[in-house]
Amino acid sequence: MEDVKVDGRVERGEQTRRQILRRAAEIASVEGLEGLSIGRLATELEVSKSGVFAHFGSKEELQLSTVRAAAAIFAREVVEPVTEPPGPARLAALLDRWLAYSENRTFPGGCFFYAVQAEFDARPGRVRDAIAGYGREWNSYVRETVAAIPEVADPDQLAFELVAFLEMANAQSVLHDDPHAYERARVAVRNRLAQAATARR
Amino acid sequence: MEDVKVDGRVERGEQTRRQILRRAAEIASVEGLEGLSIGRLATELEVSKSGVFAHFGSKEELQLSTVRAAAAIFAREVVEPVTEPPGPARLAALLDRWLAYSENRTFPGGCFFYAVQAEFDARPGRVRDAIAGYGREWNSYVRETVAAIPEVADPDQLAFELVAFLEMANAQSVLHDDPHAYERARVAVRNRLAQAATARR
DNA sequence: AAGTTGTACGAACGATCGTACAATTAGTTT
DNA sequence: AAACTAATTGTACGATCGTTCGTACAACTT
Repeated sequence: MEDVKVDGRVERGEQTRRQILRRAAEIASVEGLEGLSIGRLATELEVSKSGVFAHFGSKEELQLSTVRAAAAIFAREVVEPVTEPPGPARLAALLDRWLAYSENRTFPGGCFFYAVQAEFDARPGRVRDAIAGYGREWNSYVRETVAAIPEVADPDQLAFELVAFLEMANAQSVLHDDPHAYERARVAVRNRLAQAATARR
Repeated sequence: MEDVKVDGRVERGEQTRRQILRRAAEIASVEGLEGLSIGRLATELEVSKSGVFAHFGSKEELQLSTVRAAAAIFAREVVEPVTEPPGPARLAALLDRWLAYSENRTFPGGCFFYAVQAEFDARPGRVRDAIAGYGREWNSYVRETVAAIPEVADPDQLAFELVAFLEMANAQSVLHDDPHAYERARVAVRNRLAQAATARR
């Protein structure tokens, strides 16, 4: 009905591009966006190095595209599944989805953004800006979800603490193979939300 | 009194080595332990590449030595200054020292271990093992400091949450140049410790 | 049918990486 | 002064990095 034009060549190109970016995001979550090399990517995907390169024109553009692709996966895996109406249940579901996203190793190296954030946080450039942008987006999404709960006095503060628990769980789990890390984060979240519910201060 | 033997050559060598490792830790906190290259290190320190290399024999050994050197700086800057006797005051001082260590940019890229932990957490090898070892050491040090406070029911859980606040502050500050991050962590710590003091559950 | 477009390829580029080894310099010991 | 030792240097290596270029071929347009 809506297939206005389907150029087989472009179609095929976009598919390879998707495959490249999928794999690039996986590699980057383990080796980082610098450790991600075009040659290795080509070898693993069994395509030519120049074939990979041609899709992006520069390594920086490959890195930026990889970040965007990872953000799309994150949105699909964490944000979109949460359908609860605004309120405590929605917040709990969002945090749960995040922990599941990390625990299930949607990316083999744990949370993609935790990895690349620590890698680029002190290096100026477009890649850092893109990562920081998505970070801000995520932070404010959590904050607004928190703010929809009337009992909460300081949404910024609570969002800060909740996200801290999530990232700590990811870090502990990946570095120390600690299976208890996620449970610890869930306890921390539950406890903190209970505290927030009994409106104080 | 105790200068049994002072070989001027060895003395000089150790000094160069210290200079190399100091700079290496600075670079690694920004660019990572992989981004740290022997050639660049040599150029910045105005010594020969082979001169740097000779001190370590391999890049992996340079990375390991850098991690050890950073751990020594961390100990001197965070752990040793805390002289309070076991109890709430000691814990508060320790957390304060950590936040100051990060905020003052003892390493230009923020907390050294935050940076390299995220870089190596998913990559097996001796470097990861060393980083994980220091991470465990720090965690259990915090846990024991927490455990010295009788009101605390679950020291592991509390230590998890407190360290999460610290790392979150570091991450937010470095990536987003957010000056409020540390204050937010201090509020979180204060609030959480107050909650723990009123022995519950 | 011929002509145009887009993807993918192979080969080669200069630069930089980590590493090896022999030569050199400076300080210690005899 | 000679012999020795440890830190440092210069030169060179193979590998890999990102990048450029010309080409091959399939798919679309006319």
